Amino acid sequence: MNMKENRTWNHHVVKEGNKSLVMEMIKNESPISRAAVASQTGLNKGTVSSLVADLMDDHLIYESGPGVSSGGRRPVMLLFNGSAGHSIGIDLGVNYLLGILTDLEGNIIEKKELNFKNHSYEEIEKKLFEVIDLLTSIAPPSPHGIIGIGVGVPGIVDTNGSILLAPNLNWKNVNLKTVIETKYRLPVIIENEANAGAYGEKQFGVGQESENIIYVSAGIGIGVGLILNGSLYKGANGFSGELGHMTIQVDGPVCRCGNQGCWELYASEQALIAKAAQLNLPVPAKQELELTTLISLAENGNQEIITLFEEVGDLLGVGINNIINTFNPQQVIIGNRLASSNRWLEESLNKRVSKQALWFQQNDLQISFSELSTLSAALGVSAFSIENFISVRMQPKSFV
Amino acid sequence: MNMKENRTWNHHVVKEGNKSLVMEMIKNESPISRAAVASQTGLNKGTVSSLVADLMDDHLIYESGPGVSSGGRRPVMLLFNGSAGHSIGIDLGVNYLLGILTDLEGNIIEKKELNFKNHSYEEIEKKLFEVIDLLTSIAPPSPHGIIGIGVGVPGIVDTNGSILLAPNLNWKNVNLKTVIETKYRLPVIIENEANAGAYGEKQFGVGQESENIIYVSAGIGIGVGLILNGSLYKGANGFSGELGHMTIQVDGPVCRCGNQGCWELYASEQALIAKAAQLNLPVPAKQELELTTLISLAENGNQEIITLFEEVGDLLGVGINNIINTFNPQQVIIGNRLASSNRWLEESLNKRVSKQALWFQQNDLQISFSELSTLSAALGVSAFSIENFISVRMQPKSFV
DNA sequence: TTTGTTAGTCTAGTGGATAAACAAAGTTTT
DNA sequence: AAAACTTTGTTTATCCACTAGACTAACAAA
Repeated sequence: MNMKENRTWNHHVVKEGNKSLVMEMIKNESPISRAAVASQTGLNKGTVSSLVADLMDDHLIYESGPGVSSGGRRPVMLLFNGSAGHSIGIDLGVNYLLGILTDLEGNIIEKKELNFKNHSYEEIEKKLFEVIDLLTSIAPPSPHGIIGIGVGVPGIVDTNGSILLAPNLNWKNVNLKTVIETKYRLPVIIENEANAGAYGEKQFGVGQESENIIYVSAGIGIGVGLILNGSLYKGANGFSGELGHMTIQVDGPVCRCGNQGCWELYASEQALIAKAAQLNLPVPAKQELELTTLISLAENGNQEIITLFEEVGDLLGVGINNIINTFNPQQVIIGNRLASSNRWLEESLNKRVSKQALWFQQNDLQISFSELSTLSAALGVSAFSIENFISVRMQPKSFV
Repeated sequence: MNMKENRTWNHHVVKEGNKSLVMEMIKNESPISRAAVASQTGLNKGTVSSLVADLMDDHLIYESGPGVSSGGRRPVMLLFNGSAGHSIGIDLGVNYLLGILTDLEGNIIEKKELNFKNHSYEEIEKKLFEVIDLLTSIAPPSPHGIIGIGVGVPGIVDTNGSILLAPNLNWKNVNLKTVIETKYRLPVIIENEANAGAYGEKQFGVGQESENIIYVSAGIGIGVGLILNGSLYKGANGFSGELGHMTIQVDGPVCRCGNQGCWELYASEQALIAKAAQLNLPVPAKQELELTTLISLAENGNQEIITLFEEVGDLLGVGINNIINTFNPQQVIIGNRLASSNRWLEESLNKRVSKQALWFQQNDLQISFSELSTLSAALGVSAFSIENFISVRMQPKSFV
């Protein structure tokens, strides 16, 4: 909520804001007493008591036993009720589908993964429904049930949640949001995979402490999710973060996007495989060259391949330098499939950055590889639903 | 104001928010009646009346005569009182100092410009004080007097307003904010010149309709100011927008920043002059090669120079493509000294963008050259002070 | 005139925050 | 063990800003 919105300010807004404040405090600092919430937020004790009662009515929090006294009456500790509902998050990849069921704290209750190749939209939709049905049926009973479904997709999603373009899936103008909403009658969020990953890292991963995070999703291509001032930046139409197509070599080779010298031609899985294809590798003739193949070769100490990884790490660094100069972030997180090769990428990447990024940008700057690995996007979309669910619950009842 | 801030919500906040809303409405839609403000904001008529009374007490608005009736009682029209106070904005360049005195609507009352070369900090400080003294003495009497002083500088400014580094001025760690505040006892804002320019364009220039604006300040070097979701994005420490040092050619020449192939080596005034120096130009031997020289040559139809400008326009386009892919902005504005050469830059720039930027990014995208020309930075810092002044005035009296 | 419409003020009522008193349940001191 | 002190959490009275709607003012059209 922002003062520049043309929304009027009244008692409802005040209550909504304070309820959020209390909720946030309990979620982050739990277990915590009413008195501590009051003193830390600056709210009056009575106000906190009343808001806490509301939240308990709504099953979003609960009282655990008494805590330890600090010289007076023992406090009643409050905890966030992560099991008040569950959320479904789906990472729809180019050749896989990963679905998770999480509680409201992002704990994964169930995980279901499928692989496929060159499927039509209809086939993928069918698989998607199957996974959603499965996860729904597994969800433990809870006061709010399934609170929403989120899907991360490898493509361009506009601000209405419509998939404008997913080149690697061969999709155009697919309104998946409406399809799922109609079938399941639940709030649905469709989001670009990089944006989802960024949010996942911010909520549950290595980015929890930072307000300005750039998440580099390095897979077949490169997509980037931007967390600026604590919230996701999507641009005027939702198309921000297409940094895979940032020029890093003006006279470089032509990309399928029409541009020349795009970053992802140099520093993605695609780039790695293209380079490897030109080597004379000890790979069974008919086997397709894949990232996993290269990784196992590198693990076996194949120096040629290791050098290849290092080159890619260096060129990842070039783009990350540009990102640093652009955003002055606290944190850059490299995620998606290439993140698993961090041990060969990290050194050359860091060397490039420390050598060439502007010195003042390097203070307080953290460059990390994702630890959620392949789960960040699914966790991210799940988190969007959770965030949305909770924010609706903060409104006074007459509004809901 | 943001819900995530740990500020509690109470009556004061509500009033502050609604007062802002009413103020904004009157500023933007003036002349406007109380009734119209009420219906457009959704606030109750009584509330509007009371807030308007507050604003009038504070001289921020005033009643003009009655407006035209629409079939009933004639409305009393309200107007923003631009003359309630004045603001000083200074654009401190590498070899010039431009000071303006504006009213609260950004109308320029007085303008004072000085040129110098290779001055020491002390000399510049002296000139700065002279200009401030002059502008202060000229300011017409008003209820609030001079409401603040803003200075735009060609360098890195941290979030405290301290100038960390201004390479072309040869400054390091200069706390100009404290210096001016101590001398004048007024609110002082120090801001990077590109950020200031961006804000100037947003408030008074071609960017007034957009919420996501990227302002490219192309002078000796290139700096970029980012307006995202309606407000200036400064990054974790205030160092965002250093896009002049974005790599656009991995194996390009080494920049003084240590990096290779920086954008500003290809598409700035510096680049233009360096290229021109290699030509055999009809310029008096001892005369230094400057942008103005090149412009007059181009004006006289020197084809070599015109081609040079076109090349620079093309390379500006390369970086702007990267910007578009990164931010998905509604508007990209090219400002500062190179903006005045738009007639030779524009065509090649637009050609590069329309040919190579992703197609979906090009809908609703506007690329413009600044019309405020050299004034945008000074107007921008002036606007920062005004914004700040007004936002303080929105708070209930006990808070001020 | 009369009737209807719009502008702006005034009054009563409402929701939610605050301050301060109070009750409950401890610990510490004597 | 009694008394005194601390801390937690609830309750009550008060305050503040918004809303609804009555009311007054000022105009146009019939």
